[in-house]
Amino acid sequence: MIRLGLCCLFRQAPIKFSATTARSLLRLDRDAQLARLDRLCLENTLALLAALEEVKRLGFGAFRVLSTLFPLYTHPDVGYQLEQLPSARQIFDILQQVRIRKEYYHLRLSFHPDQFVLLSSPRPEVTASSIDELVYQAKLAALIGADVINIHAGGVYGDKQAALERLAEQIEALPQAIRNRLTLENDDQSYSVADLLPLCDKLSVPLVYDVHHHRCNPDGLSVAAATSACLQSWQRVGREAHLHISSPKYGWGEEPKPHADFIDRADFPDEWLDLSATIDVEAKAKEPAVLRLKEQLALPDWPEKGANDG
DNA sequence: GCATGTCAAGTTGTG
DNA sequence: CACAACTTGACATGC
Repeated sequence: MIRLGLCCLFRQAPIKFSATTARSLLRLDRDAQLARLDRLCLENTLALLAALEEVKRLGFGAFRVLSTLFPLYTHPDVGYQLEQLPSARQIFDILQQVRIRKEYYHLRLSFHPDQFVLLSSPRPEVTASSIDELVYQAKLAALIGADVINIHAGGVYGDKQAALERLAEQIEALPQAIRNRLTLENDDQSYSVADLLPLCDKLSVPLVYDVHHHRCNPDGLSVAAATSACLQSWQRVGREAHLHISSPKYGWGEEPKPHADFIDRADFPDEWLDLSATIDVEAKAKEPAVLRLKEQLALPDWPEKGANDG
């Protein structure tokens, strides 16, 4: 059975995640900074709990948590630890409720660190800040029971093999909490499925297969072959596979990379119809897009009847 | 209220 | 050289 996943935000439900800027925080003294961050973190944690309810209500099976749930957490000047916040106890309580709901509804939670998280960079300061960010996301993932932290391989820096070797070294040295959640996704310009497979095989890193990126950045593998490689990489670690679907905003012409509001049914691979896997729907229209795809594929509400037993 | 400029971070390709 | 693209526009400010 396929479970569809919503990514990060809601367009219809009144569920909002709030942010702030470092610049505005820097005009405040530390106590005032922490007070404002406290309010944002508390609101966002409550919004995450509401998000799970809505995801379940809509019959979806997965939710991608936005990286900025705790705004500016790893920022060099205004960063903080949850324990420093006045409402820390309440925030941890709510996070635990998120985990309990997630288990009760059989939902799957994931993270997708943004483009600044690069383990292949030759610049040590880039790698160091990336690992800081991964430590933060892994801590949060452990608290709410998210099993996936999915990143791209990053830049090429003029030598793809050398970059892949740096990536492999960094992955091997990661703390367990990150290592056992880390996944690699093929991207739309540099690293294809074929590029990533040797590393995924060698280090038992699951491959998140993005078919839109694959179509933008082909590698000679068919969709069927890439799907099969993805499934195998997850089977090896005994976990449910994870894939991404999106459609091009302007069609498959000159500019296929930007994402459309909805998924074109024709872009959904036939090879995926019988999968038991999580498929994140990367569509600007958010819930309506996931709902439309769910209807077009005639998928039942998640969890399927019987999945809740035990 | 609403329009507009700005926002922590890296890398790549395009116009 | 500026800017968009990337999993996601939203915040802060000034009128």
